[in-house]
This record gives sequence, structure tokens and C-alpha cells, in this order.
Amino acid sequence: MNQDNDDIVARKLTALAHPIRLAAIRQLAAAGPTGLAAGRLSERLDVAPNALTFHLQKLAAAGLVESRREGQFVYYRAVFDALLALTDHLVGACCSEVEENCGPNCPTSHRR
Amino acid sequence: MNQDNDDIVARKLTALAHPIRLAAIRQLAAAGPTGLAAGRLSERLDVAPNALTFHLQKLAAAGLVESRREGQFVYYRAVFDALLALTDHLVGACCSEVEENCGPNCPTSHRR
DNA sequence: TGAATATTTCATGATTGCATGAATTATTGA
DNA sequence: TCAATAATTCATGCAATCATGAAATATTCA
Repeated sequence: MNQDNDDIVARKLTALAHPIRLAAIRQLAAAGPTGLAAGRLSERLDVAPNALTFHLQKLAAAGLVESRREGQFVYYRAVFDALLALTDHLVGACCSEVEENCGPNCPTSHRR
Repeated sequence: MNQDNDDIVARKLTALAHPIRLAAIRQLAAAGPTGLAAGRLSERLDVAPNALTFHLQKLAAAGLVESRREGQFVYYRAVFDALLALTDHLVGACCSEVEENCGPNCPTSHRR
């Protein structure tokens, strides 16, 4: 809504706005709440481990993924709530200044 | 789904991932299908006209906004379909690799 | 045609983001 | 304790992004 919120959302979008990170979060989303070990993700995406760490840290800093250590492995999982919040922020205020119906292309006509 | 698509989506997210552009597209979304003249948007966001053009061009290149000239003015409007497509791409494959129920935090449990 | 408004284009410099390779830390098991 | 695996940290160089100010283009109207 306000400037601060736009900054926060922009930070999250910046975190998502890279092919490797986008592929990573979609793999993690598909893997569900358990998540994936960093090494496994590294193999699936064919990305060097250190490079993957670099990108996962950006996602984590934005609150889009979380990690936990389990023995040798570090598991990452997607934070679904954060992803959904982004969605709403983008189209949530759609057509709020318009009186007439926005037509079928308006997101708010589709939702709920 | 595939690499190419991730690149396209990443490009759109990159276009969104800036406070000015985020504020701009939300103003345009709120304004509905008619959109807003560039100068009016420049005033509302308190951004210099040339700077705004810079950012609007990024959004347009990503297919997130469109423009039309109307006399002296150039109107920009949000492309709602493109915004919705982003949403789906982010959470669409959620938990696809998981058998059991993902719980209330899973986006796919909320949708539809 | 000439002035005023609206918008875009261009040029510059500073900052940030990213890829790569080498080194380091943490954990497990022999 | 030593070796092997998993993951992170660090250092370097390069490319892309952004803010800013000046100049150019398009449109309207007197």
C-alpha cells in the first residue's frame, strides 16, 4: 500500500527475479513442506554449489525460503505464505479507482 | 515449466522488482483499463518525467504495461493477464511432487 | 509560425549484481 | 584422528542497472 511496503515487495521480487532463483523456488514449491537438500537442488538445477548458496541466501533474506540442517544436509523449503502475499500485492488494488465494471481481464473480476 | 519460460518470467519479475515500477504498476492497476497519462503518473509518484519513461519502458518491454498516444498525452495501462500469469507461474506447481496433503499453507489448497 | 506543454532520448558516472575458482567450515564414518 | 562428503565463505573481474541533467521530438493552440 505505502512506500515502505512497496520497498519490501520490491525486495522480494528482486529476490525472485533471476532464472536460477526462479527455478529453485519452483523446485522447492513442488517438493512441498519438507523441501530439498541443497546438494540435491544443485544437481537438479545443474548449478555449482557455491553459486546456489549465493542465490538461496538472497531468497532467504527476502523471507521466501527457509533452511534447516539435518545431519550433513541443509534442507531448503519454500515459504508459501510469502509467495501468496506477493500475488495479492500486485493485483489487489486493481481497478479500485474505477466505477464501472472492469471487464473479464480485470484480476478482481476473477478472484474469490 | 521449462528453462525458457523461467527466463521470460524472470524478465517480468525483474521489470517489477523496483520500488518506482512497483508503485507505477499498482497505480496503473488501480486506474483500470483506461490507464493514466505519463505526466499524471509522474506527479503521483513524484518521479521526474524522464526517469518515469525509463521505468515504464522496462515494464512495457516485459509486456506488463501498454501505451497509447491520445493527443498530447501518452496513456499507460496495466496488462492484467500478464500479472495473473506471473502469479500462476510462482505457485502453480506447488507440492506436485508430494503425495500427502500439504496443509493449509500450501497455495494449491487455497485456490479455486 | 512560434510558444507552451508533454514525453522521450541521450550521455555520464556511481552502484550493484553476478559468475567463477579457491579456500574454509561442518558432519559422518572408517 | 583421518578421509570423504556437504555446504558455505571469500576474492576478483565484468556486466547491467540506475539516477541525473541536458537536449530533442511531438502536439496543441494562439
